[in-house]
Amino acid sequence: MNKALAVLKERGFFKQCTDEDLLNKKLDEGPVRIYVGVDPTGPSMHVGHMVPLFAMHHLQEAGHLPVILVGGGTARIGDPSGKSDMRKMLTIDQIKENAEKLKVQISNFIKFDGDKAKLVDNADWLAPLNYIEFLRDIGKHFSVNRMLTFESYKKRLEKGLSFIEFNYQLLQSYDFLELYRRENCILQIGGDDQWGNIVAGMELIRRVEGGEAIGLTFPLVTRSDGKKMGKTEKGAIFLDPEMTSVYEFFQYWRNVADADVEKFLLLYTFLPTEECKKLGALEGQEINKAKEILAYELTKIIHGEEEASKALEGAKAAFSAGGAQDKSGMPSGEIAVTELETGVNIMDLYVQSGLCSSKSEARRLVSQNGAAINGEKNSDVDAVIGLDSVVEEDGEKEIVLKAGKKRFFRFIVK
RNA sequence: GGGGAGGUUCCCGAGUGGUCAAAGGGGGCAGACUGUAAAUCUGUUGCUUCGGCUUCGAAGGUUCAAAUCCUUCUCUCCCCA
Repeated sequence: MNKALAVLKERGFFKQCTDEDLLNKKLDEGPVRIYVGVDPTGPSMHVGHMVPLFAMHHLQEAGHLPVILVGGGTARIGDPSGKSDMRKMLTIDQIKENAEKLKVQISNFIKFDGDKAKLVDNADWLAPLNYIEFLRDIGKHFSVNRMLTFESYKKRLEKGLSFIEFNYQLLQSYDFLELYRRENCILQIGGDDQWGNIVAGMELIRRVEGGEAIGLTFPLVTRSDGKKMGKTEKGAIFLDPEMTSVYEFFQYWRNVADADVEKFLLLYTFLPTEECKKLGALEGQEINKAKEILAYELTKIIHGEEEASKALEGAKAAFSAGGAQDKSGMPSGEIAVTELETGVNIMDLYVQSGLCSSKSEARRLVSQNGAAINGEKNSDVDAVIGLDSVVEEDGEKEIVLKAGKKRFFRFIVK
């Protein structure tokens, strides 16, 4: 088996392929241009979008040539695959802005120096399309009967599917065709929800150009507890540090279920396969090491080594009982000395820190014994926090709030 | 265009004049147990200056009193054209 393909399989990136033998052959023959699409429907990718990019990373390592398509055109429509509701329509400006941000994030996975990889925007060819011509040249190759048999459309038929979304498949197929023509892309990869779209693209290439293209999909990543990947109560975990703080990002991975550790190490880090397996096999208390490594490695990829170390140290400082560690990675904010001189009610302090979003919530937290100031539980809702609660460490005056077991906030006294 | 069914708190979903800040479940949060795990058990789950205040698609109206009744609007789904 081709080495690159073997790596993908080993690491859990293989779900199905339209023609595995052909893929093997092509990958062996030399660098293959590979297409993967990312839609700029949000200002940041979230962790659910990472799989195809990690796969692409491994393929690039093996010498192949990624073509990353930012769907500036298709984002204007919305892909119904796997969605139960119609997507919000975005303005063109929003899409452009999103696309710019995505490009930065993509470069964490893919090296763009030289001509090792390409970034293209399908708005370049989709926007100027002429409707009549498109229908004549492309639309004629699609059978509505056939499209309706696709699982993704079938599901939506029960809920309602707008015509605009129904066309998504044609556009994505056309993208594949364009990239086949322009860049000689013969392989498209994507999540398994893209299977139908990918296959449709291949067929279009065959019909229009007589060309032979291949599709490869990855399993949709699930968590062992059945929850959605990368979703928390507060929403998705984003790659943009403005939207999900590095510390929070780190903690998400630090807290994955035991059963997911190995899978995630393989999918979401660049560590060698054997090492991932070794770490994933750890048991009991020991597996926490593996989780720490997972969190650190992935944070490093997305946010850089420095930020990853900070998050790691911040977490250690928060969770390990003793010793003065570097707390700079912990979420923090400032508080004025004057405020403390007067004294601040404990609930107000929690609201101010952002650990609680309302006073009622803070009241609940405190009265349920979930609040701790500098490590000491405090369940008195009338408690007033003043200067006597300030502790000094490493020359910095601070108050560390804790909410529940895992959430911390550090007030730096100014 | 015609007809029908609907829109309830984070989600699902009960509620058809006062006892409704609204059953039940899910999810969340907190506590116990632990390994910053899972499972389990317990409590809690609109906001609040703790006087009250705002919520049941939107706006009006009836009533001492409305999520519940009336009017208009709006959105969603289904059937027919």
